[in-house]
Amino acid sequence: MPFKRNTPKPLQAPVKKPETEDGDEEDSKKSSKGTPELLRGFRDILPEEQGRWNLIRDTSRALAEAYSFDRIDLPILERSDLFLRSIGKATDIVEKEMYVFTDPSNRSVALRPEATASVARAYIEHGMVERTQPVKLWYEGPMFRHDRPQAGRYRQLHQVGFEVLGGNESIIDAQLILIAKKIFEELGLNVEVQINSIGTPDCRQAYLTELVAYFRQFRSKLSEDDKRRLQKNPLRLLDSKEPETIELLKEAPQILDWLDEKSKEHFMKVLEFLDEVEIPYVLNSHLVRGLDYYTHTVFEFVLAGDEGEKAQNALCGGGRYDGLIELLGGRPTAACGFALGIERTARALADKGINPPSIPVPNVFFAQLGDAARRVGLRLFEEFRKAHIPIAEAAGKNALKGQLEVANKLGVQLTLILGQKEVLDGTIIIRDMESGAQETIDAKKVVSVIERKLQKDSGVKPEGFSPVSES
RNA sequence: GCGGCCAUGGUGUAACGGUUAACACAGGAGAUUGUGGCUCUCCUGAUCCGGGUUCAAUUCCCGGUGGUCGCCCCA
Repeated sequence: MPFKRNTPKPLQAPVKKPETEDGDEEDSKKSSKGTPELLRGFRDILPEEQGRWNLIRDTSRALAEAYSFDRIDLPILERSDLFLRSIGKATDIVEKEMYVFTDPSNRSVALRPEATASVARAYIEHGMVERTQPVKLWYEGPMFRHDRPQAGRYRQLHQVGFEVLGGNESIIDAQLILIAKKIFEELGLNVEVQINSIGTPDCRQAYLTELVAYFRQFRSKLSEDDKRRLQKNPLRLLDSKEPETIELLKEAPQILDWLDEKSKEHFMKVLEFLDEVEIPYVLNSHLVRGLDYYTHTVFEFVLAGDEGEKAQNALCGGGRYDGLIELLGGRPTAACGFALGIERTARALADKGINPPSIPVPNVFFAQLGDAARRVGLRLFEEFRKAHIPIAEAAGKNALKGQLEVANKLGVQLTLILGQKEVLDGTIIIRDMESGAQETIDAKKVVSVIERKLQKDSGVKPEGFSPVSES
């Protein structure tokens, strides 16, 4: 079992195996079968999907660069303490979904369930207060949550995130929303922006007292889940799906009424800025977020229309977290950010039939016959690479027929054919795959000839592109 | 974490409890020497795992695992 590499056990007759705990049993089952399987909730992102992933990543990067966000890469493993303190002990994410374990040096560590806490930690740890404020950062990478998997929900999920630290201006919130909206627009996805404000911890507390008092009157009407929420996380009552609760919410106190003047002003200005750039939004007074550190503006992007009816429809979520850095021991620092779920966004793209190729589609195929031709081929590939012309081949296939089949399947325009004879003559054959016409040319000129042929065909479309004035 | 549905080659499907588990696609080899698209031939390849019922289990039952949907929660 090559995948099971335990430290060598002392050579002793294994004491007859007692009934093992289920963990071990499971292991031996799997290994006796000989094929290790994917862990539940984890998946491979196969080549077929890479096009969409690249599109999402490239689009995010382009927006990040356009708005001068600096890239930051953060570790996947952090002290578990970081998340306990930031996300909140009582949240599900921390309470039951975190991959926590003790590392070999006996520290409690956790696979990160999200990255904002790490960004805040890095901001403090590297003295980013000393940089020009605000500090604008973006990241991309895997997060881990031990939740029950279903469509659009995985135990390893990937997020792209944007964070602005060291600024409390409303314009920052608005700009972040604008950027997220633009990412989806560029991707061709129609999303709805939902927005709310949950104010400062103080006014939220006052509101919560009121909300709890209100719902206590109707306690008997509440479902078990909602009774639990009332007790543990009353804010969650706001996005309950229970019809009874939804009914009761109509008369319930509204958080916006409980915001203090400053919070109200902040929020109003965010909305004004959004109006300014004509970003439509939906005020959703029931929108709350699951992480404790949020303050003031919170927002979420859901697929518009019917698509939005599905579960796991939120593609992106974010908000302001003015208290987080102080909470983690830094100076009081206002901050705001969002995270976009790559899996869910990729799924939305797939549903719309958007599936770009993962690598540039080659227009040229190289077919070879014999070892001499293979050797020339090695050099030829380098020449094409330098000329930025992607080229395909079917290494390992010998018969020309088989190679042409592959070329045909790939849909290339031109195939280069190089056999013994051509190698000796210093020539190479160019076959036009559509017409079947072939010509034999000087092998030294092959790159420039191909370059010209490709331009003739594709140069018609893009305007303002003059293929002639090249060299 | 709770509940519903589901599980057959790489993919999509088939198989009254009873021969050698079928078909399509994909993949591989070939149809006279170094030429693709159409066609034809052949080949590779599967009952998720573990128990139970039965003379006999892909089929029925239980458990596990995994997927999916809803809840919880969230991206």
